[in-house]
Amino acid sequence: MTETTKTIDVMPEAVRRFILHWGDMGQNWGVNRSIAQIHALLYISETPLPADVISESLGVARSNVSNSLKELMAFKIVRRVPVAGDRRDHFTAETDVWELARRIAAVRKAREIDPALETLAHCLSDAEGDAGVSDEQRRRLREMHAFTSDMDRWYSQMQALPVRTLTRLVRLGDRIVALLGLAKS
Amino acid sequence: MTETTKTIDVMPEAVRRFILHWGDMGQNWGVNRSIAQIHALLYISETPLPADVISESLGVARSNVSNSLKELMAFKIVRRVPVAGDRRDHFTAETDVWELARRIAAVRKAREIDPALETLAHCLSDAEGDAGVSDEQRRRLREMHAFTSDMDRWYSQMQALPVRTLTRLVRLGDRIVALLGLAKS
DNA sequence: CACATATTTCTGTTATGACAGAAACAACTA
DNA sequence: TAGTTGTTTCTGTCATAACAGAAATATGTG
Repeated sequence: MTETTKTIDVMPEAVRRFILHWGDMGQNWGVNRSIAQIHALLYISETPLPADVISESLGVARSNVSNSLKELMAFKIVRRVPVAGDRRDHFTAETDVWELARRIAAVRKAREIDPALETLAHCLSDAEGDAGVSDEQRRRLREMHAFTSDMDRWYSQMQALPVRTLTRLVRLGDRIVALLGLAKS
Repeated sequence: MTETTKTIDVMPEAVRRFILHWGDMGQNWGVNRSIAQIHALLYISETPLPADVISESLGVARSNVSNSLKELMAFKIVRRVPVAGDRRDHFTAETDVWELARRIAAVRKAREIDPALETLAHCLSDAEGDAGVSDEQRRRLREMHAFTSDMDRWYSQMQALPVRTLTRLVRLGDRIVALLGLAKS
């Protein structure tokens, strides 16, 4: 490929803007611009793309693309696919947004909730045997631990539901409360 | 206060460890150590503390404490309280963990979902009028927008429920599916 | 095996965020 | 008003993360 055909240049303005904005939004989500842009490009692309095309399209270094793809694959929202007649690996993104969200949630839980739960369990067991800790302080540690444990279980269970069910639950929104008769009592 | 009575030193080991670990865990949550430690200290402290005591207790600069408290107050999980006979502002943390989670979720929604929704709506309206965007691409943008919109609504509605109800919903976990008869169909 | 091509790891640079300490700015009291 | 105490803003330093480009390492193919 001698002449650099920048994919992003031949894309319609609306798509180009999507990729750029998605990259910016990544900041709010704790992912860096490169990763977010690459994900956006693969999400909107109708065909799998090889790493060097991604690199040229977005103007990021080849090595950066490699590392970013690795991370996206760790999130399980991008996967490697073979393309007939091309030795290069091609990559494609998950296009089901609910599945996407679930995968991201799984990683978030692993990063944010699991370590917290472990740490709190440890603090708690220390506190139980420590006369220097007041009853109120012990109570607070216990509450924090119980809450984290609740969230841990809830995430796991929601995670395990089929996307179809999850969609319905979310779409029900607060009507769920009336349906369950939880409002009173 | 000539002699530096470091609060954290007179605290039992279990409590000290909680504060330190909470500070580390903050990294996973996207908050810096100072803020997380200060929050932990206030959460576990049975009495409101003034800024300089916090500063000495944790060994962080007074200015840092000031800024961190400002941010914690922006999250609405720490508040200023007056203490009789002391001119200094004292600070105390929300001790209801569910309320705490709700406040944090509100800020997260404002930072992560609201801007995304706005951006996607914009991209979408661009795409609708752009013949260069394929039907499939338009569909993907629409799906992403619809999903974000669903999450936006869901967050808002859950946010508005009383803590009591929220607790029950979470504790129900996936049993909710059976209760609603959502499993089949 | 030689040679091409694809991918990952390494290294140095740059940009960003966290933070301390100083300075500026209240608000109160004698 | 001068002095005291508490709070915020400013400035410079340091640590970390993002990133490009080069080097090293596969994985082919003739």
